[in-house]
Amino acid sequence: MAGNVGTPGATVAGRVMAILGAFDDQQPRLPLSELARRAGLPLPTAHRLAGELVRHGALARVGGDYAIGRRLWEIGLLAPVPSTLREAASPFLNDIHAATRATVHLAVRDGERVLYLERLAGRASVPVVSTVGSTLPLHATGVGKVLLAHAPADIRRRVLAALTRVTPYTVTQPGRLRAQLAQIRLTGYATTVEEMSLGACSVAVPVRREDQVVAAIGVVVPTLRRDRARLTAALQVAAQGIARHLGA
Amino acid sequence: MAGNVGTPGATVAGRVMAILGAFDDQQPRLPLSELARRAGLPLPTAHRLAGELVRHGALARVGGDYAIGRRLWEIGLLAPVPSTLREAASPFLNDIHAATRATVHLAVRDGERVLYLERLAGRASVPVVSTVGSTLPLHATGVGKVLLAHAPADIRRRVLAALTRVTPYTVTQPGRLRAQLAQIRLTGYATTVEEMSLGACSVAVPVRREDQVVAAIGVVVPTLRRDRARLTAALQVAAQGIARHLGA
DNA sequence: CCCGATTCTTCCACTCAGTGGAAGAATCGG
DNA sequence: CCGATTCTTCCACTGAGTGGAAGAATCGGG
Repeated sequence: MAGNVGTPGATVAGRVMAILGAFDDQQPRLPLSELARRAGLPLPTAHRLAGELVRHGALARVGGDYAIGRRLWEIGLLAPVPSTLREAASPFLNDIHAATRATVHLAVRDGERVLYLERLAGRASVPVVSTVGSTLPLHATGVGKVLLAHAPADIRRRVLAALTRVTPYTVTQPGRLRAQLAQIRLTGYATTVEEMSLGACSVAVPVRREDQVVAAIGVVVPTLRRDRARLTAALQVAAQGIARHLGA
Repeated sequence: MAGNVGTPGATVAGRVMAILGAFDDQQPRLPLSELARRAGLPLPTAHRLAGELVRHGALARVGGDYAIGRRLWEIGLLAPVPSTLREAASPFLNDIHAATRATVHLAVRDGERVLYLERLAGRASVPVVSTVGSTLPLHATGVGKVLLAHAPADIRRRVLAALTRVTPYTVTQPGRLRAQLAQIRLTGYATTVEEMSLGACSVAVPVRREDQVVAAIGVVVPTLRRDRARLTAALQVAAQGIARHLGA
């Protein structure tokens, strides 16, 4: 007389919530055994449900551990807590800053604007208009273009329909910007040349978490400096490091 | 020969994700029929599952509609998107600003600091140190105290263990601050008197969503003005309005 | 390199949690 | 007031879910 039976009265939805609720600020990633313990589920049950949630994108596998997956981030009302992102990014931004002496930015998309979360001022007196906490149009800055390139289609549509001119070099033709965005998605980095303020160029790359672009980092340099390749490489290394530290 | 049978091959976890995934930026709240349609589920099934998710706090009922519930917000890695909050708050902040002519703030907790999301400068020349995007200690400002009072226990513990002095009036005794926080939870508002900068007083109240404190709004006035009761009342009305607009 | 401890994964007999058509209740709008 | 629409409850039926046990992989010390 073997054969097991589901605990009477318990629902699958409840067990799913128990698993999602097992994660918190302190423990963004858990091994299966810990996950099962926290959720109060037998190990095989936790294993099967967690696997199913991974298949649905609600959880992600990180090495041997489980973490909150991108599917939950896609629900528009949820976003990475700023401090998590900032903490993960801080050392990498400092590295870039030390290596390039340029102005370094960490930014996220906030609706149809770029929101600057962090800013390390560079040596050179480049005219930079961004300040921490302020927002700028998505289409005229490096980090903005990166975020726009990976924004949902309807956001992109709305932004492209209202391109304001900031400098004579701002891209205001929807077709041209659309081509640039495609290029950005392809090459993995964005550049601007005096599109936001005269005398300043920028290079920016996305920070991904679970294949989802959650932020962008970029540098602003005087128009004269043109070591784009080196800057881009440094930024991409940093972006990967940040992603790793975000626990994904 | 009646009797229904669950669609073969489908899992409950998948249906749960279909329901959660039905919500997005544009549609933070949905009636049952729309929810069922988007999730691709028969109406009774959607009804039962949604009800279960509400019981588990993953969804919330807003009037007749369903919305993402607080349980998901409690998972430390998820937070309200800043723009949603800002958009919901904007008209109310303007009202308060017009009515009081004081400096008005919208802030959220970012780790162990207050992060200012919005700031409407007041008429009077009050010494206010906050700027949009900057962070300040939680224990020395009105909005900070509100957010601290409703922060998780471990955040509270850590902040209370490191109270730095800013002015001679800053509360730096953990016992005294703890008593103030209890009072704030009880009365629903916080006040400071020259604890962050000499010459400035503040009143602040929490903004709740689903019984969860997600932000705080407050005003800063010269120490002379003492119409606290009126300010508090105006703030509380605004906080409720914001919460309503957040779709909760 | 081997072997015991630990953690993860698969298997599967058994059954109760889940299903969804249909019918009834509530709500809306004219 | 009454028809249309949306929401909720009911319930006969069964396959999705369960979890102990056993096997596989991984780790760490000697």
